[in-house]
Amino acid sequence: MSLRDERKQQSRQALLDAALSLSSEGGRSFGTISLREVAREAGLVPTAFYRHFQDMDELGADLVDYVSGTLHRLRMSLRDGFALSSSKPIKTSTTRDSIERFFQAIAKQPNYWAFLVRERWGASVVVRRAIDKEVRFFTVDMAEDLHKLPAFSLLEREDLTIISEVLVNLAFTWAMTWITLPSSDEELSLEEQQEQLMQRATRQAQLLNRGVSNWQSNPELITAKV
Amino acid sequence: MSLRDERKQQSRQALLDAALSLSSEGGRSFGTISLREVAREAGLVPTAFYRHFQDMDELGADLVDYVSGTLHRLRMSLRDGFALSSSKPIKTSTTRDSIERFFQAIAKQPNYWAFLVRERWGASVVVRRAIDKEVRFFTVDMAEDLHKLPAFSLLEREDLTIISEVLVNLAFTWAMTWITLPSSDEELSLEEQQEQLMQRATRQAQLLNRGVSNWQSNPELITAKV
DNA sequence: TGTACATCAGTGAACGCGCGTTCACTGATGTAC
DNA sequence: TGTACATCAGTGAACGCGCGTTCACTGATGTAC
Repeated sequence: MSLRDERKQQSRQALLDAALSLSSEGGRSFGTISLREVAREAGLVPTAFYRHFQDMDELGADLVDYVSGTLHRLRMSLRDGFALSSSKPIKTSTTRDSIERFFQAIAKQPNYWAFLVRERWGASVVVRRAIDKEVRFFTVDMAEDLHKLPAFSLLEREDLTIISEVLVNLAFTWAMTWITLPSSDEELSLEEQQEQLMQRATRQAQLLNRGVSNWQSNPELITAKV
Repeated sequence: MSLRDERKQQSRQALLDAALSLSSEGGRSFGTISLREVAREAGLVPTAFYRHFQDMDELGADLVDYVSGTLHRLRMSLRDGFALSSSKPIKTSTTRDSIERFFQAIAKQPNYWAFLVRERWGASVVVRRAIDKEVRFFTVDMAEDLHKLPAFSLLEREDLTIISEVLVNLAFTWAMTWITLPSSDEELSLEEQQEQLMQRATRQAQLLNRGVSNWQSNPELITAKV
């Protein structure tokens, strides 16, 4: 890659980073930030923006691509962690462990998650479509991960997708709740509120887990209900 | 109420309605609509806006109040429907029934739901706070509704809140998924996609249900995991 | 009931501002010979 | 290796536009007597 190309790449990344931080900070959203703001934040003149993106929508779509990498890395990390713990002699608190690993990832890059959760139903059609696509991929990949676990291997592929969907949607809400802590009308400290959220998330995941392990034991009820 | 007050009330409502439809149509959001747009849509001059609201944030907060009524009416409708069906001699497909009732409510007033779901993590801090408050109330009320049902009456109040939280968060995602149908990259018709979504939502709810009914049967596992 | 005054929802002109986008340009980097 | 030209990321001035907000106003409705 030539010197010129390298510098262009840097500017492009600066624009993406600028858009990401602007659309997260102060609780704003991607739809409310301007092209001029992004260029300013990236240290460029507004017109230089057009050397990299046709408009804000194109930047938004590329930003989804960029940010989604984090999503997939977290999935792999959770999968590996789960495989590890389930090989332990005694079945210990794996759910709580996974939840902790999850929130650690959120705390590390809150802006990435805030962007995905906010813009999933946000103002830009292009960005929404891009996120929707990533969420679908993510859900399918997660279903495959689950399939490889002993506890889930007997379930149908379709059911695993259903379960993954629930997990992904809950995880998005957990993430955004975590990011927007501390909640104003509570007298608890930030740490206490975080711990409380983790406990609630853990119990919700366990509730699901319990549903899954009893899913096939009464198949006649399921079909009767559907 | 005097004639003058009545007319003022009408204008106020026109502004609320204008803001609601503008922030839903075309996939836009509350943060991207302008005071002048709202006034124009309501058939008023921009300056008349200030006779009713101090700024867009105040209108947004009042809009959350207004729209939340729908939320609570749906909860009561679902509660009554559930009480009715559980008194039937044979336990039939109550989950599917509730899901259908839910999506009927969404289809009736999609703008209301789109507003709540979009702005829950949207650009306006004031609106976000107001929605967060309503969601909390809603979750607690739902937990109380569940407590009165035979299947749930043995569970602790805290656990019921956890379950309600899951249901509310899933319901929000279902609602928005329904509203944004038809999904572009599917070859199915709108009706087929809607039916598919209802089936998935039903199964997700049943999965939860299954988890709940097996929640207390192994209490030692739960405490060990938490 | 009629009159004189008060209230106040809605009007219309005006302001300064940041916006997206265009255009001709500059000058460092890349390429051909 | 040195020179002459091409490329193109970034510049800076300029544009028309919709924005939020101010201000003095109008005239229908309400109130006091």
